[in-house]
Amino acid sequence: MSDTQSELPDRAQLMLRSLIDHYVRDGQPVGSRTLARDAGLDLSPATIRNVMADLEELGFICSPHTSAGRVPTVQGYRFFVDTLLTVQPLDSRSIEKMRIELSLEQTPKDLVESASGLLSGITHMAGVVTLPTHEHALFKHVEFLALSGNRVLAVLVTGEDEVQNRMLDTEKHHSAAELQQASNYLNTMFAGKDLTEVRATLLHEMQETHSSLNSMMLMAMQMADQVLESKQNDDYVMAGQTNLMEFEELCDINNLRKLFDAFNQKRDILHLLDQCVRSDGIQIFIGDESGYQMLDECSMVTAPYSADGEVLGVLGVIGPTRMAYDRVIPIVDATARLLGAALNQKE
Amino acid sequence: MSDTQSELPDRAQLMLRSLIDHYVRDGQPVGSRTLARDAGLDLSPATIRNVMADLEELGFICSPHTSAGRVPTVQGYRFFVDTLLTVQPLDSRSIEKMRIELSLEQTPKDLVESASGLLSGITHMAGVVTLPTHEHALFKHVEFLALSGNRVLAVLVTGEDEVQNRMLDTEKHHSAAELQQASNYLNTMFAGKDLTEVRATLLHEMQETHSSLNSMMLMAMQMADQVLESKQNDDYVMAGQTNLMEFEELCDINNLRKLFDAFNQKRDILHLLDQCVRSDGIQIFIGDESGYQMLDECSMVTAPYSADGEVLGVLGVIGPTRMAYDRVIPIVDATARLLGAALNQKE
DNA sequence: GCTAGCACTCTACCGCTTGGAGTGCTGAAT
DNA sequence: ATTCAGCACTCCAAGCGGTAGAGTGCTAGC
Repeated sequence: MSDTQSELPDRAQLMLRSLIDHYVRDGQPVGSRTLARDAGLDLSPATIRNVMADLEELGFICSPHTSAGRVPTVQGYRFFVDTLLTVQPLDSRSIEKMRIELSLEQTPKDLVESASGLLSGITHMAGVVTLPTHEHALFKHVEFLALSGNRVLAVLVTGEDEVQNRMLDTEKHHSAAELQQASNYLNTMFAGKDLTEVRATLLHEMQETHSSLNSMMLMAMQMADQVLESKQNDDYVMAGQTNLMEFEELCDINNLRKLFDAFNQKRDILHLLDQCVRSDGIQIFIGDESGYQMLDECSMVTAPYSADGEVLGVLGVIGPTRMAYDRVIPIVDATARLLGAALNQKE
Repeated sequence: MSDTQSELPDRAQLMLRSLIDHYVRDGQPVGSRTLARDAGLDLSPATIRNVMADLEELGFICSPHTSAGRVPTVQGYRFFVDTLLTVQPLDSRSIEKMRIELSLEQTPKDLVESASGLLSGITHMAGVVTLPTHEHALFKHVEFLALSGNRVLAVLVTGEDEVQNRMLDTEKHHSAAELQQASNYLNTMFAGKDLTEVRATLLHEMQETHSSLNSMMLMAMQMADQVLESKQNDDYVMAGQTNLMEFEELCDINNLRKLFDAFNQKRDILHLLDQCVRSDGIQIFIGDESGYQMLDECSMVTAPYSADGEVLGVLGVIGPTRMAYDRVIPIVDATARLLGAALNQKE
């Protein structure tokens, strides 16, 4: 009342924060008595109750039944996360530990696995990391091998010694010599160039000088194009799924089934993660904000990770809505930075 | 009593079978009344009870508490499976359906995934299929590519156009020409040979003529050897894990967690599957027979699959101990045959 | 050897009570 | 105007007793 109508009084904010703290800690609805004792404000339970009634009217908290304490709603968490949260930065000891852990890994794939392991290990929830996109990797080398029939194996090596195999069905059979010639052409022409650039050039050339090129070169381009158009950011690594079974609020068998099905399917989770790659910085979905039913009881905290200024992927943590956001956010943030740095170093 | 002491009277056998039938169907302990009604024997519940007491003494059944019906024990299932079971062969319509489903897949990997999908789909339990070993594949082609530093990428193509990549750390840097020479040597020397044979020859040569070979050839061999020694049968594809959540007897959260952790870890499950690859034919682990705690409440029905007379891997079904073995066994058997046939065809 | 009958046991379920936790409201004190 | 003590009220969780039902083991008679 001392404030304008639109702003929540300090007292109420403090109480909301304290309530969420409590609820996150022990999962029980929080009553006025508890809050009066621990919120720091020197008020009687009765007064607390009045303020709680206000908070309830605003939709930030609710009680599961008449004579239970209060529980934060999704909007409550949202307000908390958006305006009340003070993240305590991770202590440098833990960060150093994580850095060392990551520094042991060699390939990007190993790094990603290690990172998701770290996320789940530290938070005791599920960690997820998308594989880094190759979009801005450098073209290094391509090799074509003749297989049986009209099939050709293309092996593409990119800047960081990432290797991709790809099976191609071509219209006619190509001899080893033809294929050698094709790869030579591509290798001399594009070595060291950016992959997207390579692809654009190829497409452009194919349209411009379509007829003037001999068929082998055309084929080489088609094959290279096929290699390049290949999936990116279409897979992730997950760790600690079973940690989620420890939370009673998720332990409903129906819920668990939907959740684990989604993890296996990957499609929906990927779609969600994809949204996070665009917005830079930490992104948080609380409860049904994600729009996916299987995550209704869950929250997800994500951050994109990048090396060399380019966003390569997203990582994050999936856990129950009742999650220590203030603890998880810096962990996710730090992991994203460290993974980015580690990927940078390996180049 | 009309039989020798060691043999179970027909009547008792019939009853055990009927009891298991019932219990598998509806998961409730079976009482003497039910059995009297449905076992086909024209006996009163009282008589049934006497026989049940015998069966209990033999350890084939037990009751969860004084006034509940009886439930089969592990030994009960074991006896049932070993001596009472009559599998009804799968009708040809379903088999044809499965064959068609499998015929759509191209690569061995896709086939294996499809097969595990079929297993889980038909049985409503979890299906598992190990990736086919390459042990007896034919050496077709090997290619070495120089990466940064002393690292070399080896690409091995085997008989069925299976491709394997392998990163090698060598002692010194090798030029593209050197590598080309090495691969040429190996390709002309071994093309079309059996991989194990290739490996044996290589090892032998390396010991015999160690010093007389120039270092490049030695390196070529080392690299080839590294490629060849690579893992085999060390991975599997699983489908329908979440189906297991539908069985109340597995739904204990602790149990589920152990189970899913094991599925993720893969190590223990692989070890178990490995035992099944040796014994030919259907293999069944009931309850704690597996020796792994997480499978105490589960059974596993497996069969090796083979093409061209060579065993390539194992597939199977994991479900609750209370499982319709007579239905599952022919399904696993048929799937193994079909997968073998499909792999054969793709060569 | 089979079975009807009986006493017994155990569980699952229902309704009841009780204690505790927490609420909302009111009226007095500051 | 706030704050707060007090009070009546609500609701859940847990415990308790009683009952119905299912199933057993045993015994005695056919």
